[in-house]
Amino acid sequence: MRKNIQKRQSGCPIAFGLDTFGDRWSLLIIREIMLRGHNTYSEFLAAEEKIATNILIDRLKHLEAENIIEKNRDPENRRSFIYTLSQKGRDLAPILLEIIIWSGAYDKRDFALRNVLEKINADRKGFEASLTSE
Amino acid sequence: MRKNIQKRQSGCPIAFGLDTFGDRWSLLIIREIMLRGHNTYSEFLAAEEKIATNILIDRLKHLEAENIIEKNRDPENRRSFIYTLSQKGRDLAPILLEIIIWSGAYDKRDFALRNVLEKINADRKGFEASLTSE
DNA sequence: ATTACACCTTGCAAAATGCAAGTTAATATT
DNA sequence: AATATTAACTTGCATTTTGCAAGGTGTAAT
Repeated sequence: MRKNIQKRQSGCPIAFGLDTFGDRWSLLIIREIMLRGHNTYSEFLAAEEKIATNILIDRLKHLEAENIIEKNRDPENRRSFIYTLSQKGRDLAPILLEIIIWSGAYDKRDFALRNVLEKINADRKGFEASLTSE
Repeated sequence: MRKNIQKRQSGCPIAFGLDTFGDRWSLLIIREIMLRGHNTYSEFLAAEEKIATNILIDRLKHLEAENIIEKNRDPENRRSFIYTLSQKGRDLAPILLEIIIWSGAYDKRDFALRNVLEKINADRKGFEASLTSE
């Protein structure tokens, strides 16, 4: 496991954001929860990008330590844990949406979340509210 | 130099964005150009986060290869190069702004771009237009 | 010709990531 | 009550990326 991600402490908000979720995997985990309704370790593992188990648990612990996600036992399946977004995590929605919009403009391939892009374009505020509210 | 950043090819716009600018440094270089008006190798090197020279040149080449920035000789100082954002690069502005907004909410320290955050809050569309237009 | 500046390259050490296999804890099955 | 299965991890080691320090190249000023 990584010791402790190197923080830049430059006092810049872009650097702060990158230090918090700016690695190769964190935003993909957040996407799983926010846009695909996935919320267990096994579901994250099954994501098409094939994250390694040690990296996954490391990022889940990190995001939990940063209060972006919360971990609780699944009351309906006591050997499973449910990861959910905190308000701080849900507030990342506009960042994800802007990335989707940008990629929608510049990635000419078909892609899985095209429907999400269409929903954003049709009613950004409404779609965002559906992600951001409790 | 890195051989060639490993692309995920998952067909997801979040993954596409991360493959393009989702490393520890690319968005900071874009911040230098977009928000601080810096546009030379030396200016990027002088940024407070202290990027290493090999990483800097690697990212500049990568961002140029992705058509996010353009490199040209400075007509007024022929031993210098000027890096500017392409339209594709300028279109990253909303993503940077959302990161700034999010960090503004959750980073309780004082930070350098607080003034930018205030401008965004006062007139997001106007501020964004000032970054995004030619 | 010498110096300085701006941009880069190179070699090596340190850290992060990726891969494969093994472990633990809760529940289901025989 | 033993055995198997599922879900969530852990560990060891190879590969890749990053970080650091030093050196090299092209342009221009003195």
